[in-house]
Amino acid sequence: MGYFLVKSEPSVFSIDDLQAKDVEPWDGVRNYQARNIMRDDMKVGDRVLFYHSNAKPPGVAGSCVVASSPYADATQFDINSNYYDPKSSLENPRWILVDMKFEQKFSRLVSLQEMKKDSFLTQMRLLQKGNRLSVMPVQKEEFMHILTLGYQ
DNA sequence: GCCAACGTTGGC
DNA sequence: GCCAACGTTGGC
Repeated sequence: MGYFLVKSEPSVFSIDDLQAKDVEPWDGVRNYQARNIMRDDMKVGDRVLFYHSNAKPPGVAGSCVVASSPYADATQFDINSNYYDPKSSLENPRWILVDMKFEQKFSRLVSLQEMKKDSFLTQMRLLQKGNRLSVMPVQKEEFMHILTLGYQ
């Protein structure tokens, strides 16, 4: 089983929005590294931390589960979408996603500030300087530690 | 609002 | 292939 973290701006799509939808395509990712992780590494049932970026405060708000195999992001073909990509084509789609299914909202936010101070989490990719990836793997031990913090 | 740290684009 | 210009991310 794989463990991951995805970022979303809560003003755009929050953990509460995912809870309301239950299952949602993780669309709008327009970074090749992030796409490759969804396409190549994520499997149905893998567990994912839901991180609120550009939030006050930023931090992990809950968890979700990979709920589909990879498939083409429909927004790349939608001329009215912010995520429209004129260089993509139906025959050879550039952007690939998976569905995410809501699992749980934490009883409290595990803030970025708190994670930075946590000696168990110093290796986390999320916490490395300058990291902007919106989809990334996390270690199982890190994942479980953050879950524990989220339910304190 | 600022700006560091990227990633992408396009001229050459 | 290089790299300057530009755009984006995301914490602060």
